Amino acid sequence: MSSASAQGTKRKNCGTCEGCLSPNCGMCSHCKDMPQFGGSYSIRQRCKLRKCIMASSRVEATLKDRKELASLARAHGAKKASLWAAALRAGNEYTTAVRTPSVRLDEGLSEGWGAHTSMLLEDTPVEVRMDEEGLEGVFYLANIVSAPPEDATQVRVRYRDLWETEEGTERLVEEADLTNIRLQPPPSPEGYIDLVRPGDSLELFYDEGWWEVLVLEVSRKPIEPESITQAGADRRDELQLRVISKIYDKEHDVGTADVRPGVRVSPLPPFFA
DNA sequence: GCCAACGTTGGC
DNA sequence: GCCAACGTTGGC
Ligand SMILES: [Zn+2]
Ligand SMILES: [Zn+2]
Repeated sequence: MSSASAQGTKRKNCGTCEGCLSPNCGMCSHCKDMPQFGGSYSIRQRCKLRKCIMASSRVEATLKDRKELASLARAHGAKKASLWAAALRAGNEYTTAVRTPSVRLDEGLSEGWGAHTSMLLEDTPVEVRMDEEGLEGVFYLANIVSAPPEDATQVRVRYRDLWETEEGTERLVEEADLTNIRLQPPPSPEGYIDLVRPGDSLELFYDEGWWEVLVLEVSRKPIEPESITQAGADRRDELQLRVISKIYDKEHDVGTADVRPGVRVSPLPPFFA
């Protein structure tokens, strides 16, 4: 004689809540335990998605289960756990949306230095490559102060993020070799980040400059629904990258906002050259 | 009798 | 404190 029967409590399912109206999801631990999903039937519990919220003896836990399943579904691109479950049963695989931009991520794609000298006008946004010891390979954003004469080897630049003084009221202006100047690259192609794999090279904006880094690890985590913004509404997960500087052996954990792919530069067409 | 799944518990 | 495991039962 169990105490369960002594208490005589077995609440009835309401029949109308989200749980009651859901099918077996087939992916929760309770479903996986069921013989129809190949389980050994040792847990013997109702599907976590199907649990009736009215009959639940532990509402908190039931809600948490639902939330976890919903979040899992979203991470796979489905709007709701039940839709994901339905798709899975139908044999369709929901996967994270994959875009296929025509981008190749090659080793060492920081090109174009000194390539577009004839296009430098007053105020043109450029990047300046450092050649001093310890900063080799770092690029800082700058603007051309005045267009260089035709036979010039140097040009005067005003850095965007470097300052004359500690207070940071006046931007640093200096002469830079034209061979260390390039036009600022175009915006990163949409979706390139989904192609990034460990071993790829990227550029990291850090300490006011761009640094070449090597990708060590790529991890994905689902975005909680409350933090999905309108702008990024099609994105259900976000990437976290572990990268290492090619110059220093320093590792960084970064989001995707601070990185960009390297740039391959084509020669100028004859008209500009 | 059969099946779904409830409440309890022991082991972690 | 949680949860896998299980004996057991309500509904059919
Ligand atoms: Zn389930
Ligand atoms: Zn219900």
